[in-house]
Amino acid sequence: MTTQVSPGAGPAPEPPVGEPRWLDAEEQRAWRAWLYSTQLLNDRLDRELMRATGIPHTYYEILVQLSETPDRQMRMSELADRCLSSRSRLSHAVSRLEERGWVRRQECAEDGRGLLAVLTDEGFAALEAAAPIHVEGVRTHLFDQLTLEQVAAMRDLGETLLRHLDPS
Amino acid sequence: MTTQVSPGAGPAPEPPVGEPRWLDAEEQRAWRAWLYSTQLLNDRLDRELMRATGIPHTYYEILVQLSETPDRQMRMSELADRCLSSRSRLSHAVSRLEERGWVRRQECAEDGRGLLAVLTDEGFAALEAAAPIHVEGVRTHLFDQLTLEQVAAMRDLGETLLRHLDPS
DNA sequence: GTAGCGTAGTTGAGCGCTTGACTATTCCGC
DNA sequence: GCGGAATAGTCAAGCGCTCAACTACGCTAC
Repeated sequence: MTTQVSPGAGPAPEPPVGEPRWLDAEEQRAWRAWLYSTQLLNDRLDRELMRATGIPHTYYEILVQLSETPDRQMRMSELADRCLSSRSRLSHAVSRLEERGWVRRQECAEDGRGLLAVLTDEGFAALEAAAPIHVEGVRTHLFDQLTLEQVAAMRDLGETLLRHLDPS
Repeated sequence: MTTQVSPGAGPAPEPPVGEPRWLDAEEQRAWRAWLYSTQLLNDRLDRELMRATGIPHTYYEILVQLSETPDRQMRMSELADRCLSSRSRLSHAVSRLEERGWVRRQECAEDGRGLLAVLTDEGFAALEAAAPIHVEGVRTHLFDQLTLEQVAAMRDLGETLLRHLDPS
C-alpha cells in the first residue's frame, strides 16, 4: 500500500524502538486517498491551465505573486521563497518568462548583487487571461465537490501541516 | 492570491453567468493552505526518499504496486493505471528500473501485444530497504502532526475528491 | 481471408527541474 | 580599510515527464 512492504493492517501494536512505525489500515486508507487526490487534482489543474494558456502552474504562480505587490516587482530571492521555488528554478523560469516579454529583470539600486523581477503590462494581460481559466478549474474540481465543513477541514489540515513544513 | 487577479474578499455576491466565480477570502485561505501544504509535503517526502535511496517517489510507487500482486507481476497498462501514470511515462520508468535490474519485462502468453512487468528479487530488496525511510517520512511530516479527527477529515476529503477526479 | 479499427506498448524531441559549481557583491570583525 | 564569510543570482549537465508519432497485434465484419 504505497508505504508498506511487510505487516499491514491491525491497530498499530507499538513497535519496538528502531522498528519502522508502519501504517495501520485506517492510516493507509487516509494516506492513499490524500496522495492520489492531491496528485490527480494538481495534474488536472496544471494540464487544463497548460492547454488553455500555454503556461504551467509554476509560471502562473510567479505572475500571481508579482501582480500582488504594489509596484508589480520583487527581488528574485523573495519571489523564489513565495513561490516555494529554489533560486535556480526561479532563475530559469524568469528567463523563460522574459523571452515571452511577460517579465523583465531590473538592477536593484540598494543591493548591487540583487535583481528585481518586474511584471510587464503584457505579463499582466496574460495573467488576466489565465486567471478565469484557473479559478474555474479550482471551483469545478475542488470547491464544487466539498461541503462548507469539508472546506473548513481542508483549511485546518493545510494550515496545521504548514506550521510543521514551513515554519516561517 | 494564487487564483485571483481582480476582486478578492467579501462573501461571494453571486456573479452573473459567464463571469469568473472568484474565490472569497475564506476560500482563498483554504486553497492556499491546501496547495502549499501538499506541495511542501510531496517535495519533502520525495527529496528524502531520493537522498536516502536514489529513487524518486514515482519509481517507488511502481515497485510497491508490483510487490502487492500475488506473483509480483502486472500488465504494463494496469500498472500505469494504478500508478496514476501515462503509458509513456511508465514505459520510460520501467526501462530505467530494468537498467538497475529491479524489474524485467516479460512477454505475455495470453496477449501477443502485451508485456508483463516483473519485480525481481533485487527490486524487492531495494523496496524493502526504501520502505522504512518512506514510512518514517509519512509519519513524521504527516501523521505525527495530526489528531485522529484530522486524519479522519483527511481521508474524507481525499475520498470525496477521488470520486470526482477518478471515478473508476 | 482480409480490411479496418481499436488496443498495447515504445520512442524521440523538447521542456522543466535538480544539483553543484561558479561569479559577483555585501557584510562583519579586527 | 582589508580579508574572509555569507548572500544574490546564474549556468550546465543530467534526469523525469509530456506529447505526438509510430509499430505491432487482436478483434470484428463481410
